[in-house]
Amino acid sequence: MTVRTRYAPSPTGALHIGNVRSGLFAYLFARHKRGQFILRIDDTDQERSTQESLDEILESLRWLGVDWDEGPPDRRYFQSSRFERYREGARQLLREGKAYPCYCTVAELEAMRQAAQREHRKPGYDGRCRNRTAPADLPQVALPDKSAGRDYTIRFRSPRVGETVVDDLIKGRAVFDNAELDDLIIFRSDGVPTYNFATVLDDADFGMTHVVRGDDHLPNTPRQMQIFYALGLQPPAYAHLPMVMGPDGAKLSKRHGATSVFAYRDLGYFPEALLNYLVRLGWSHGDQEIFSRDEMIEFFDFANCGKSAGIFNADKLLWLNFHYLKERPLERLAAEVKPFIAKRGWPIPGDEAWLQRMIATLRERAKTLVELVDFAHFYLVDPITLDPKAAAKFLRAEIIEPLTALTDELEALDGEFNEAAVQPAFERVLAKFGIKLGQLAQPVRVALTGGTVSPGIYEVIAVLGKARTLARLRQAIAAAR
RNA sequence: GGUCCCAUCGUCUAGUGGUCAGGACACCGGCCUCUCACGUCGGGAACGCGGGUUCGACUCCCGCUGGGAUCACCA
Repeated sequence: MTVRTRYAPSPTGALHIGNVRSGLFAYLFARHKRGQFILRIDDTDQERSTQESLDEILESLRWLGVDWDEGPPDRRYFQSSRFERYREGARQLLREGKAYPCYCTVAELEAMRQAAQREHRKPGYDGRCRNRTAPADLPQVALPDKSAGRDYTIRFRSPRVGETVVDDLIKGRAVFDNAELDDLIIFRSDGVPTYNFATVLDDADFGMTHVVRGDDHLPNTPRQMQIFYALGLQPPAYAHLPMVMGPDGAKLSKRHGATSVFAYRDLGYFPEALLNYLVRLGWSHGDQEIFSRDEMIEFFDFANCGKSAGIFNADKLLWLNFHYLKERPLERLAAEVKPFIAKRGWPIPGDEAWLQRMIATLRERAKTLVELVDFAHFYLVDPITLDPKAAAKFLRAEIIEPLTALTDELEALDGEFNEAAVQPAFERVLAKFGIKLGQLAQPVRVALTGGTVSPGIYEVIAVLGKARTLARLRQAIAAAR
């Protein structure tokens, strides 16, 4: 049987990295098995679903390169277009006496919960409407519709005895006592189906063979399985992935800072790095740390998934990003860096070759595209501003003469203005004044970059070019006076 | 509180009865060096506790402790 997995985000906010990791694992499993990966949009909650969130989810997945075989823009993969199907499913259950109307109000339900809590009983629904409607009348019960005065909900009649066994591909066997499962609402009084019900119908209709999701859904699983059984359907196989936690050990959420895919994209991270980080959080292949997409697909297996929650480690993600930054072709980097330069409001160099040379000097000093661009400030913008502390320390009166001599030497250079030509000029000045390279390089560095940290001084000079180098040296000499 | 899940360095993890418990990130130190990085070499750092099973437990079983998830007319 062809494996079919799905990722079913709800368009009620940004695409969160803990959440997208579940999607990634579902994707990898499907690809590994040469099956199909389906993207479905769980938008039954019309109140909270937005077009912006949907757009962000779709664009995030495309950016990550997680492609789907079926899904948007096909409307059939939106729950909002399947309401008639859910109604049909609910009618079937009603007809067969496996669901019933519940007339309890929200206030009553709340009181019920509080009383249960007070008396240390389980807080679930007590089933008081279970037998309120005569079995013979159940098939005639109309679905809720507030505006038509049918202000009640439909509940699933969950079995009270026996147990439900979840043979999870990652967690192993989990047994739930059916007595613990209360009768959950499958249709709200506003006529909208609830998640647990819609999901079951979708997973069944779309032929899902494996449901891969976060283990926060594990408690839902026996309920969903019972709905499958009631509908006369076979539940899929389940694989519940451990959660991703924040540094404080609680489920990762917005309050942990940058958590959306877009946030990392905008911070200058590469999709390869994010994917690589996410896949190694909860899954392993021996000691291997770096995985290409093809390798992830080739090696992925639930057997190598861990069972325990993992804490999101921003440092390791940064290290991975650095790894991909170092090995990225300069040509590609040059293209990718431009939007970040634009975002800073700095001019984008027109000379592609020059841009690449510039990046080459910076790439081992930055871990993200944002860092790289910030570091490139002195290359991109004229005039530079000298850091006062650096200038006070290195642009002192005694360096004026050597700096002037260097300026003259550099100005006298003909031909290629490159590292090989610049170095001898430095050496002549060093010899003339009897000073060490460090004593000259730092003042020059401050003069050319405004600060004390930069790529090798010869590289900087070569990339800056003769005119800008001389201008900045003269400006610095003037400042030293 | 009920139910369910989980438990190897600070973090991610390898390990499937016999290993000096391995790797990675981070951290510390040496080397390289014009600064900062990169690179490189080296270092500290873990099997939560208690019972079993076994000739032998990080590995298997039970209990405890600890952490997490979930208990909506959200998904």
